[in-house]
Amino acid sequence: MTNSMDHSQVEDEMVLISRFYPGIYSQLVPQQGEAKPRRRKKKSKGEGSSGGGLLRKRKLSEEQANQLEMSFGNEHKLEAERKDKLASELGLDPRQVAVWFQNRRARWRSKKMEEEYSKLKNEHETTVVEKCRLETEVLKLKEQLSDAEKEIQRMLERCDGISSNSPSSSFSMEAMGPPFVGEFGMEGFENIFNVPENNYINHGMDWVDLYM
DNA sequence: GAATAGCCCGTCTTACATCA
DNA sequence: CTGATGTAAGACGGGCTATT
Repeated sequence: MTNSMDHSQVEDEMVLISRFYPGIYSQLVPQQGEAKPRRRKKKSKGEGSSGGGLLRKRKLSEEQANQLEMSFGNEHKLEAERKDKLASELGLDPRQVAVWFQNRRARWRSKKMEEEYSKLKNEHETTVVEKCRLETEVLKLKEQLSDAEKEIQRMLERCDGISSNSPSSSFSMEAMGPPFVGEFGMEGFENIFNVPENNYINHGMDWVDLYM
């Protein structure tokens, strides 16, 4: 990025530009403290009809940029009437205003996309963590269920042994109280064991099947 | 169907800031 | 101080669509 043009070259160019683009000449005249315009290089894939390869770019003043920003804030779309009004108010070429709005819309959309992506990414991460937590919980519950089943099996075997050896035994499931609640860390599941009394034994331990 | 205008997208170019 | 590099912003060309 070197600027090899000297003052006189720049002035020659201004004259050229003023001839071809009288409407924007004022935009190209360097103002105090502002960088001088430079020649726009030729594009590799053919020249357009409007540019002619000459520079037409100049940084907008703070005031111009602010006004355009305000206008964009009110409405992203630019009707022809508003474009001309803004252009004359700001001393810009209507084409410049149109281009500014096009670029501003493009960059706004791009920013929106970035924000949306970031939001979705966060949501995804939260969901993955929650999925992990739930899977861990499922594993834990499966383990508890397996332990409970083993315990039931042990008790059934013990029951069988007692009843066959001593039919008149005083052993009764009722004596055990509510079945296993708390013993396997199943707090919170008390209600599912809230089976009508005598249902466990009187119906041949059918209650067990209810929860298998 | 041709001409025109406006928009979007991709790209080029420039201005400016930062860093080694 | 200087050159390299990155980034934001102004500008353009071409394709597409709606309107006249």
